[in-house]
Amino acid sequence: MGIQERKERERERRRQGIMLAAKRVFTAKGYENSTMEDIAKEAELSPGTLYLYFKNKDALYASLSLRVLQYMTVRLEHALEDGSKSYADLKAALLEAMYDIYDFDAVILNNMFHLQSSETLKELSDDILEEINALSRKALRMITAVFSTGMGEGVIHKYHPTAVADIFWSMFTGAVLWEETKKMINPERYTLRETLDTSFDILYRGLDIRSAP
Amino acid sequence: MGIQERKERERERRRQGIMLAAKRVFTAKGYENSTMEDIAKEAELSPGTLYLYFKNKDALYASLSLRVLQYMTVRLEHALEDGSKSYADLKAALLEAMYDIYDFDAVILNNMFHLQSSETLKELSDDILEEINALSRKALRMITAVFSTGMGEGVIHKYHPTAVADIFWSMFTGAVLWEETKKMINPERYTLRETLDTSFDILYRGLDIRSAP
Amino acid sequence: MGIQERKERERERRRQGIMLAAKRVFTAKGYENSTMEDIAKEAELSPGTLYLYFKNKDALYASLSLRVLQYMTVRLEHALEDGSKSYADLKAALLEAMYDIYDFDAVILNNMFHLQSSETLKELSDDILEEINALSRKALRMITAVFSTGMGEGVIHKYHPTAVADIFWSMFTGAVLWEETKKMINPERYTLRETLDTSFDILYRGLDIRSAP
Amino acid sequence: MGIQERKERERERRRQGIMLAAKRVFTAKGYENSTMEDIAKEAELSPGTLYLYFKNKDALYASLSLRVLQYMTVRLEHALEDGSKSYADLKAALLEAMYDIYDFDAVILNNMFHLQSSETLKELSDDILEEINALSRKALRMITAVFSTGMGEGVIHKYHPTAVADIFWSMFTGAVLWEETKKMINPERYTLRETLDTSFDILYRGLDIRSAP
DNA sequence: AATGAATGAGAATTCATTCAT
DNA sequence: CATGAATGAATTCTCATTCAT
Repeated sequence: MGIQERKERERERRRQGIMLAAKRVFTAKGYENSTMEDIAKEAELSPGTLYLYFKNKDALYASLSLRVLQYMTVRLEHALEDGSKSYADLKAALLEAMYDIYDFDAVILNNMFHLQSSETLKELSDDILEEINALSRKALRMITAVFSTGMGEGVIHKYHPTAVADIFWSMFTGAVLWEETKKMINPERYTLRETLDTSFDILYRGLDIRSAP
Repeated sequence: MGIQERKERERERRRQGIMLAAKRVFTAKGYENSTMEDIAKEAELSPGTLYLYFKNKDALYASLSLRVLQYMTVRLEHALEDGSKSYADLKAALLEAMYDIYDFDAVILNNMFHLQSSETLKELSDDILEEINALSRKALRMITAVFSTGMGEGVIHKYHPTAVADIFWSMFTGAVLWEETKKMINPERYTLRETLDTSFDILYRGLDIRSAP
Repeated sequence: MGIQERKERERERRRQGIMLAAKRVFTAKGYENSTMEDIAKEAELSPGTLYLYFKNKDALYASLSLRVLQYMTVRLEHALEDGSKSYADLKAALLEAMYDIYDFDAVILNNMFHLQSSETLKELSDDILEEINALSRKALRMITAVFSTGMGEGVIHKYHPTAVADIFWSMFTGAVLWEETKKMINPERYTLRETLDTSFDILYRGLDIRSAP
Repeated sequence: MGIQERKERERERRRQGIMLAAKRVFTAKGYENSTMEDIAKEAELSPGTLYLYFKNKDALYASLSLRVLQYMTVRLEHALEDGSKSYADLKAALLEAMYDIYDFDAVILNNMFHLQSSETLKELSDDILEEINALSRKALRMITAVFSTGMGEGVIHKYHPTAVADIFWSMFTGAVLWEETKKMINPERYTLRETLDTSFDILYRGLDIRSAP
């Protein structure tokens, strides 16, 4: 029985190894320009082996998205779990969580919408698809809760909380994306932290009940 | 020379025709899934002809990005040109301009970072690349000026004006992107205008000097 | 308009060229062991070109089957068309036709049932499939008519005419197949004509009303 | 040595198990569409194990052909062994034997000529090849003997007895094959027995000395 | 200038076979 | 003996690009 477990663990290890290799390659070249052979080489495996762990290239990509989403929900859960936290604490915790999530896998996060192509979606197993959707919804629900709390406390303006969560999320991905773009043109400076800080500073301020009418 | 000119005009006309066809195809299928033959068919030309007007597929795509950027700078110029406008007027004009830009070509706008892939960039002629960069900088400079004006008037907080412009831009693209994503999952509701309105409402409020410290 | 026609003719010419090359390769190696590259090489074309004329490998194969069937029906039509022929004449003409058909393309005829694999069938366009079926039925109907005539004249036993046609056809393909097998083992002797002569001699005799009860 | 024997027996047992699994898979999917893994799964073994019993996929297939041929020769031997039987008895016994053989393994019987591909033959060990040939010849010799007897008795026409045996065999395989084809197009009706009955009825009648000249 | 047939360099994927455990 | 993970060659098919007409 120990054997069974060890095998299982090794299998998972290898799966992770492939995913990390894939992440590096996708990050460097983008999805379409990355070949399965590139990824195999990066993982120091043969191309055929990849298919023992992932049904096809899209499934491999989807699993990376899943990985970010899983990390994100866990991280958010951890940050926001204490139901008794005040909005002031929650909004700070939320920010910290977003930084971590960005560090975890910025690129996949951005390109997650590769999955949107309906061609791609069709090929994915329903399980994966369902899980991706479930995790997305869950993450968004948690972000929404933060702003609901703030509204409940009467410390922020009464927008539709889901809309605010959307905006929060848009701002985050927009900033990450834009940072990548700027990095391409001008690789040396790396200022996402500052940009995000300022972004959310303005956002939080704009929401604040004490802000102008 | 009248003949020369007419020829030139006709050439430009055809170029535009190809670009519009390409835009339609890219919009419908995405960059990688669009073939040169698709575009040729849409333009009612033969594949070979496309190469008389564009060096290759990437150049065609880049020219579309250029087109959006050109529209964007022209539109912003027009909106913001009057140096004597107040921040209050400018910020309203800026918003109007962004809506127009979105309407002009949302999809290319979103996918502009397709060009980021360094593989792609390598193949582009320096001219095009330089022009893209120049236009981007110009557009950003104009947006920056709006917020500089606000700071000069003392009606908004003194962040770094370029950072605020970045954030403005991030928020815009983030919202557009996120809207596309939601559309995929839940195609019926289409609320970008409202989301953008709320986004910029909060942003402007957050910048407002009367907002909380 | 002459140009249009010439193009059409050349296209058809090339199509035929590919089909003949494919026939040679399939004959030498069998369907599964023949690669599209083999066929391209044999046709002195590049692999990509094959796909301009045939949707995929199966379609190419199917078109070869179609070709035999077309030849077969035309040849049978020609042999049996004169409605006033006696059974004696018809049965001789039928034999001659079968020899010609064998000469035209023995191997494809045998492997035609490659198409039976339901996997294969699914991928074929309905048009081709329908045509294959239609031609098969037509050929069999003509063969049936020969034996019906014989029964009408009262010169052969009253079996079910369709069954007799089936048997005639089975005997033919069985003989061709068996001949191929023997050729593999013992390549020098080539006796299909004689075997077929004897086969049909016995068959015709067995049908003859004057044969034993 | 009892151990030795038991081991030998067990080994043979497992070999048979693999062959039966392979037969089921080949029958369901055809040779090319069956993977070694399919067969391993059906045999409840791992792919590697198959190679402990069969040199490669072709050898496994060949061993199945051998199995049919072995059954065929044994069955024919049993049916025809009594040297004193009359042609009338022999021809009836032959028919019965053929039905049994068909029941034993119709599909492999039909596809036996898969082995003909010279590519395939090259890979087979000489032993197997020789045995296949020897069994084929033996079976054919026995069939030939039946018709020789008939000619000796003066009850059937004096064709070349080997040729008649060939025809008998061709008719059998042709009918089986054609039946399969018809089954594909029109799966419900299944009439091989009747077709074979009629076929051989006509054949025997055609051979009969009392038939027309 | 325009055409569009032809090219051929890949890309994803499969699967018979091997070999360390 | 048995396993089954890993291999990597081979195959089908696509599509950006070229070039003779």
